[in-house]
Amino acid sequence: MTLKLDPIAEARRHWEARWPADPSRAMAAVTSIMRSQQLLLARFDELLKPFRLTFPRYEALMLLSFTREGELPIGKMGERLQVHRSSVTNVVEKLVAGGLAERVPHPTDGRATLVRITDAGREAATAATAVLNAELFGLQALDAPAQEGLIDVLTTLRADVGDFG
Amino acid sequence: MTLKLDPIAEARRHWEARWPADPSRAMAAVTSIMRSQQLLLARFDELLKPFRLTFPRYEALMLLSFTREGELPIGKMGERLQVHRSSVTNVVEKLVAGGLAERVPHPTDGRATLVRITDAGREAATAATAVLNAELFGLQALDAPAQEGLIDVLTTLRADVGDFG
DNA sequence: CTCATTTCAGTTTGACTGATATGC
DNA sequence: CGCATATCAGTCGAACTGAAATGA
Repeated sequence: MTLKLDPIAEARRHWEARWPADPSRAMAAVTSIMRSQQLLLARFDELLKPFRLTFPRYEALMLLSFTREGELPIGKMGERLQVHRSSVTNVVEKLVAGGLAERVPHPTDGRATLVRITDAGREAATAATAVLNAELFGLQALDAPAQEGLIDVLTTLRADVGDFG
Repeated sequence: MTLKLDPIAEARRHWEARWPADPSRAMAAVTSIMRSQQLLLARFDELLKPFRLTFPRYEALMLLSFTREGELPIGKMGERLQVHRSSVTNVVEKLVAGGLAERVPHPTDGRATLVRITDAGREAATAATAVLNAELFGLQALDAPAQEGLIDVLTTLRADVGDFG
């Protein structure tokens, strides 16, 4: 019965009372992003739990599934996923433990390890994607133009912060 | 010299090659949010480091600074910050260790602990906000309408996922 | 030899659960 | 008594750093 107020709108009111115009808007935008991420992540982890996956593991698995041969060296995965190599080592260990991927020696470079998705990994990737898909990845409330607009705005943001370009 | 490609646009191309229309858009929107959050958080932590603050600690500190008396019980902070009480206990411990806040007994409720911002805490909050402000909280690239649009879209998203309402 | 690749050990941070002490 | 509040101990996941091993 108690309609919860939007905590971000509430916080924005506090900011406005305390600091002049601009910062409150930027702060509201930032906390909106932070909070949305948190909510999506929680939802995803819940949906992925039956597959023994977390979102980072799901991302790694999808990355592998997209490659021609279903395999990539650790370093390449780190680049694509934008995390440190040792973090990839860690994530891969979990995938391997779950039978979703395997380590195979690089055929020509003895230093490198290739991570290869297994059949079970492909099945899990497909099934998990179907589940996430059924909720449109948590974005049911947004129509296509809204989603595209969101992508555009965040692309501008990311470019500016130095994500690419 | 190597103009980096946008990793999210790249991933979207992979998705489109592999799955029909819709999921790639939603997936791109989701990963845009995830990645933006990650970038903003990294930037903030960097800017806040001189103050011995992290973003969660900064949020807690600002929350205290907004209250009339500069104090709140732990449970209330958890509600506002939307995290578990024991997480608040933890964050508060860091603030207290840095002299930015202090625990004081609740005057009438012997169970409750009030967390009160100190003078040093207020100074840190003001100084840190000035620094974040100088970068418009990392949103320099977005003009006011873009920021408002972003807030709106994410408000719709959050409402749908159950953040409030 | 230098450089690249990965792993390993250890740290940090944030958030959680569940149990407990305390007081309303 | 039941309920609320906070802390504590322990866990987990993700990411990092820096050192070591191995090979190009």
